[in-house]
Amino acid sequence: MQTSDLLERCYPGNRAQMKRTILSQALDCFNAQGIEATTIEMIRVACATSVGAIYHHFGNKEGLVAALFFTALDDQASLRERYLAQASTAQEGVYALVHSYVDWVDSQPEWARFQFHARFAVTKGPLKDELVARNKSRNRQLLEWLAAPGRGDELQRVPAELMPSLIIGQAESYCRAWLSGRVQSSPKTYRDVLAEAAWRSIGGE
Amino acid sequence: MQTSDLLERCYPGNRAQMKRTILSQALDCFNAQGIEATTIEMIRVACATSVGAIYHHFGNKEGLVAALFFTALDDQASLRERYLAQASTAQEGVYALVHSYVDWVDSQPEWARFQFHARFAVTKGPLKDELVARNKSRNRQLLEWLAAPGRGDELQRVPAELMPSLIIGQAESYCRAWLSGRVQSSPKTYRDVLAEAAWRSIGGE
DNA sequence: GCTTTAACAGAATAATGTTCTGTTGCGGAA
DNA sequence: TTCCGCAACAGAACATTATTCTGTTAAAGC
Repeated sequence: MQTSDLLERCYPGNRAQMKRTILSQALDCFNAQGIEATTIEMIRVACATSVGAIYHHFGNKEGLVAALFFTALDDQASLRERYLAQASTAQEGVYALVHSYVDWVDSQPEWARFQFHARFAVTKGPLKDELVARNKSRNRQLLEWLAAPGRGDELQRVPAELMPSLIIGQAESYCRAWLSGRVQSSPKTYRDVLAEAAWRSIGGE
Repeated sequence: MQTSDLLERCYPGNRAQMKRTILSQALDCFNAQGIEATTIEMIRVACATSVGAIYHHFGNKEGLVAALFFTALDDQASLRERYLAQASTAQEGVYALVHSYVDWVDSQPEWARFQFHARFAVTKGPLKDELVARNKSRNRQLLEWLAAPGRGDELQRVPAELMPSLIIGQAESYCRAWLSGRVQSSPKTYRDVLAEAAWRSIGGE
């Protein structure tokens, strides 16, 4: 799946063509120069449009960042749910979480890179409430899934608030290192190593 | 150790008093409002000084951010080295890394919070080279330490470029969650759980 | 005591984000 | 089809904020 497909799915129709163009070009600019360093003027030139168009669609620079961020979050979540639907045991669930995370970063590196950079900007912005709500919802879902009857009886010893970090912390760290060029191999290379490490760390088997 | 002590150690002397004040107040502003949202004017008011003084000491806003960031990095590294000096076996080394990380975040939460927020700003800035150099140096040191004769013979199976993420990824993730208020308990509460999880995940024992 | 230079002040300037007024053209209702 | 309403866009005007520049003060070195 490419960036254009992702945008076409989230913002469909002919009338939203410029909106998609702006999102796409802004993503490139933000990743190339950093969010703070890219000016509205740069994005305007890259899209061959006007500042009015940009502000019409997104309100302000922060709104543009937020739109990109939540688009990435949604796409990532949809892949996670697809993977999780296939899993039945607790171990398969943990593997699904790690695998979906790693595979998404590998397939959408530009979106993933931006997601890392934009998280803190969104945390301080007016949509911070929506972000914490999504995080809590995701964690709650995850814990409920693992606590379902027949699953997870073997991992009651690890505190619930620690669980999400234990499962995806390592994968997240390696993906960050890869996206910033500190390591060579794509995280997908290590998807099973990372999944096994996560499973061992929470005391599985 | 408090913030003021940390600054006194890094920027000593009477002549640097205003410099320390600026750093301290800027840290508070950046954490309260976010880096992009805090203006030079806010910092100037908080310090009861002039913009000239701020630009004299730090060149520009980005320089101020970088100074804070590297100060935090140095302090964190010094604690890590102290912990690591006490360790002899590979397991003790892994524990030292996790413990030093967790304990530093617990003792300097404001600096840790800022470090997370500022990393990407520095990554794109003119000091990015120094940052990647430090990261590489740190990882190399770490891998050499673990590969030293008598240590780490049992964990040759995990790829070297994966090792740092496997060791501190989970602790980092939980610290981030704590600093952003997503979880209640201080990471110090789980310092041993996190160290054991890291050790298990790399296949120790 | 004199010189040099870092520390500071604050007005002036430049860069950049945002608003505002207007124009165009598509899409649906009569 | 024709007309109306509104979303899509353009670009000048405006506001905010980062940065520079010139001048002043006071501490350190000789």
